[in-house]
Amino acid sequence: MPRITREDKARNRQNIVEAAGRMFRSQGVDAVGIAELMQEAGLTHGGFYNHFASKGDLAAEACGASFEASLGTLDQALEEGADLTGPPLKRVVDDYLSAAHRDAPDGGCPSASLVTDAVRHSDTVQRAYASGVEGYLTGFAQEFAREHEGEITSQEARDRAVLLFSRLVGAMALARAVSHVQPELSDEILRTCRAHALD
Amino acid sequence: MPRITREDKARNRQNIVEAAGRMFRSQGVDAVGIAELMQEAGLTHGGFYNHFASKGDLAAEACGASFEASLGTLDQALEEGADLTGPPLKRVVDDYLSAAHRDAPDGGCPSASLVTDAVRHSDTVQRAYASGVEGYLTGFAQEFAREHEGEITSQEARDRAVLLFSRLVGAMALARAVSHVQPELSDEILRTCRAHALD
DNA sequence: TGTACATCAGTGAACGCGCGTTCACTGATGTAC
DNA sequence: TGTACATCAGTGAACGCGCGTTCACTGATGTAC
Repeated sequence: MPRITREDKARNRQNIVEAAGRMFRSQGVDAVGIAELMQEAGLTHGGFYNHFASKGDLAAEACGASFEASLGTLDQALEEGADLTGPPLKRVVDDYLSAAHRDAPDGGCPSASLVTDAVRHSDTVQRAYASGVEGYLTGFAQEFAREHEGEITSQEARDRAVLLFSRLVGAMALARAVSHVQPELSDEILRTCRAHALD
Repeated sequence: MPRITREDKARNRQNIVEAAGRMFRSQGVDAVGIAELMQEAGLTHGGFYNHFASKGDLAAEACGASFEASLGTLDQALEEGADLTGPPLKRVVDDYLSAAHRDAPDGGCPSASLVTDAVRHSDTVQRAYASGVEGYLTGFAQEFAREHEGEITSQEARDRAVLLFSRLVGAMALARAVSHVQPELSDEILRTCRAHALD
């Protein structure tokens, strides 16, 4: 059946990155095997090294791609803010701290799902992670500045972004950690932070 | 040289649990091998199964023991509150969000270091983790109630505990994740949350 | 446009390594008399 | 209290498995004329 079109190869590569992005977020990088990953991408494991030099290289690229997608969704949600009722930040927080987001870490915010993974991998992975976190903080800070224009300094907006994001990531990570054995506690964490995250 | 005194066996077992508690917190459960672990405890790998049925069993016990130690330290810090200047919660938060705590995850709060690990292991591990988290929340809620006696309901105290703890865990996990590649960002997260965590 | 050849993406068997776990062995401890 | 024997914690070699990675092979694509 091989060899394949150039476009097919590009599509395959993208499928691998996307499968990795989902699987790494839901299971952690180390828990996902190359064979399993390639199967998810519709290929067999042998071809992996036609696309990436190592699993570590893929981890870095998948981390970056996951953040890019997540940040895109965030910006979109913040921009369509004016159209709907309620301040955009409130809606973003409600989405972030939803049971749906907790129960679907693949496709969700990589900051929360990879928060302890990043440090255990290469510098490239760590840089991708850190730059994604910075992206979230910048996005939130801009939105704080917009919603409180004239009322707060840009430093205050930045501080609020750091405070909010720390809470979002902590609440989501904790809610996930206890969700199977203490579902009520998991719900309580999300509910409480949803109600007061922007106080 | 074997066989060994009963007290020696008990001491060895405790050494294994303590070594595991430290190593699991700083490297993650899966990244620590039995051989490495037993060496840290001053033994060789073969004897491991004289103490534990499996690595998973040790993980659960080590998780529980780490939380017990951490919660002991927390209670102690809260109780000696009256003696020193400033409210105890403020000092606990400052300690929690210190660079020292960030740079020494072994010996630190397991909620932060194991937050994404717990879910990837057995129910026993998850229960130990969840019960540790509940311990932190209860401790913080009691202290909020004490410091604001008559001013807030016990529900409000509980809510504040959840909000505070989510922020502490999120800030510490994020600060650790970015500390090697973005040390200034890591410091900023800790500094900002230290200044405003109790607002 | 058509033809001949080189390229190279995908396949699946195989390699090598590390890890959790098992096992035969040792010899000091614990116990029974 | 002393003696003889059973127990069993620790040792380190070995097992088995899974994983990341390599490799020979295939055959359709890409290219050169």
